[in-house]
Amino acid sequence: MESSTLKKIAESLGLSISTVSRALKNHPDISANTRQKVIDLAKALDYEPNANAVHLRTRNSKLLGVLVPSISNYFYESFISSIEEEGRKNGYSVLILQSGNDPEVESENLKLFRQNRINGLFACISSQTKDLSGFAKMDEQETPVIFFDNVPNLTAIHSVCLADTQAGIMAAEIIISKKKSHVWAVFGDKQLSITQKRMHSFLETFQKLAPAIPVQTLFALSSEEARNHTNNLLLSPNQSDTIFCMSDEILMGVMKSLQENKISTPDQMAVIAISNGLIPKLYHPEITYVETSGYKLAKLAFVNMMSCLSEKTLPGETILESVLVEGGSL
Amino acid sequence: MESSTLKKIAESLGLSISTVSRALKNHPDISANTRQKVIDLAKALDYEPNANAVHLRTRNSKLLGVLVPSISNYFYESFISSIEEEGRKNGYSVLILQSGNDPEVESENLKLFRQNRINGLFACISSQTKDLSGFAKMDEQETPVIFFDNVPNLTAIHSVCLADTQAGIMAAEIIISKKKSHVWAVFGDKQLSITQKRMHSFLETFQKLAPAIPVQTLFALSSEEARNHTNNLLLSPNQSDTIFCMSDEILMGVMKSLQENKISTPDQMAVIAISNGLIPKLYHPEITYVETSGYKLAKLAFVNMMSCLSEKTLPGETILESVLVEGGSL
DNA sequence: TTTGGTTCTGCAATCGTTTGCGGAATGCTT
DNA sequence: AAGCATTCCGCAAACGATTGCAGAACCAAA
Repeated sequence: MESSTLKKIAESLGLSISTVSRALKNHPDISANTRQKVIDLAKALDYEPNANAVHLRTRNSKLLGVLVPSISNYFYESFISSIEEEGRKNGYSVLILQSGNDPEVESENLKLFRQNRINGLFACISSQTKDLSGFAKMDEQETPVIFFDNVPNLTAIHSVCLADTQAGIMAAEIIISKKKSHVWAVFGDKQLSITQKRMHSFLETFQKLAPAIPVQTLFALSSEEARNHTNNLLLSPNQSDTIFCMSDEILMGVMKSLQENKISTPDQMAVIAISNGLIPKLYHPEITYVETSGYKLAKLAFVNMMSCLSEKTLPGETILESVLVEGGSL
Repeated sequence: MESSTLKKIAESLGLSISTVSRALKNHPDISANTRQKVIDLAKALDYEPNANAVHLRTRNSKLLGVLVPSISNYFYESFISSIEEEGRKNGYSVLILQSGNDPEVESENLKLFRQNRINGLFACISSQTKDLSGFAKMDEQETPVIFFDNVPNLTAIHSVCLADTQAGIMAAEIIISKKKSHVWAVFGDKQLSITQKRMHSFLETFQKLAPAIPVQTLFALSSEEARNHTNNLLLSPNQSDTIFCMSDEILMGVMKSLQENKISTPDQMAVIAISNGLIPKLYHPEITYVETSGYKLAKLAFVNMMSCLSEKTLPGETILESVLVEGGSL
């Protein structure tokens, strides 16, 4: 069965389309009598307004876009989940597109967003992205873009970020306060803004507060790589009593290695991470971590989006404070 | 800047809208000369067709819906991710809505899908869902629905499922083949079709093949509950040498308990799970599991959707074979 | 000059809504 | 009976695209 339209309802009731339309939205011009008849028939016919027609006519898609490198990642996932939730409460649908860290796909996705005339976009750019013209076009169309997590190196944009700098400092401080003597610090992709911020503040804190503690930094692009690095380190001459993991992915690899080598936490090796919260709770003792909540970040991003859309304010850069969650691994 | 339209291009070129439209889609009626002029200007103006207008006119939204209880779940996530990927390749966008296991929200979501005139829907119903009328309406509008994972108890629907029955059998068989003597089997929500299938086949296999092995079944609605159950069991008089976990969530709780109690795997306790694959690889030794790949399931679902849309065939029920992935936990 | 065939372009209807404006009908005052 | 509000409703344009059909312009052949 073809879906019903205002026209059909109007015809079977001998009314005009406009009257039907108004009746359905409680316009005061329409008598209670007529209104009721219209409502009844609409219900009987399962009338559902055609969103495309409405959006076209009102020039408002009631659609929000989310651009992420990948959906399958606990952090993005919780971010998206939260945006979808808030969006629905506020009458928005959410279109999610993933770039797979491929700038080509990313710009194709932006095109799709533009074609769908989304009202606003939440974007975490891929680590490879150099060309920001796609985002500039969104701006020209007056579509607010709120960057999150990995953000381009520009001022004059809206962004919500975890307090990466603070998180790095926090992690360093607690390691120092526990009188640890040697640290291995494992970071992710150097290209990412978050890596840079976390690493810089982490190392700087050590230099300032405890220059005597040797910190050995290394980089891993995947869980597997982190695991291998750790395995190698454990065989090397200069041992350590603490490992810092910049992300969940790295934490997974490091823990795998520790388990394989039967190294117990925290007595043989202390572990601390920056994490979204799921993974650290899988181990016993639970891993101590500085929290980076995609969920909370999304709430913040959403509030900012709403205020962009109502043109009340220009949020600029917002930062979500970090929280230390103590497990027993340090 | 307002986005440009066919009309604007037509006016500045002194052409009609139809000519511009045709030029942009390489219609043979348009001369190479005119076509080039149009294309150039369109590019200069960053013309992007208004998807709403196109969809309205062509009566085709090029939109696919995905309905899940929650996005933040590794299984759904990988399913969605895969659908989005395939969708984009085929010119479809994907609208994702989560029900939070609330039938009210679920039916609101279905309404949204209908209003957006999606071309097809992938749905995993919530465990609470009793009223299927929302789905029936989709049917009336000739929108194919492909159920996955937790599916309603009906024939005459399209569905793609993991081979739950087979997975249960497989897990049981391998436990038996390893000469285990006592099994604890932890299942999830009894309401879910997958729980029922997995449990039934698991228990039946033991009855048939090894009635002498005592199998103690228990149920946990969350990871935390699974952990508590396991803790209690470990204190109880009737001990076991094997634990079967019906899902990742349960596995997480069980492993937590084993770690807390310093029970080593597989010597003190063998562990086997049905899983999507991420969690089992976090431990050492890695957990042996029967694979339930959201990724593969989605590929299958997508193919079925395409064939529904082209009305070639009526896929009915499709089942994805299980695979045993051996870790070292059994 | 007429006929016929190409090649190119425009008219106008249509998809399903929303909404400003004007007009008919009714009742109530004087 | 005339004047004037109210109350209720419909006309028609607009949103931005697609597409069947017809018509203009041109050249070549008869």
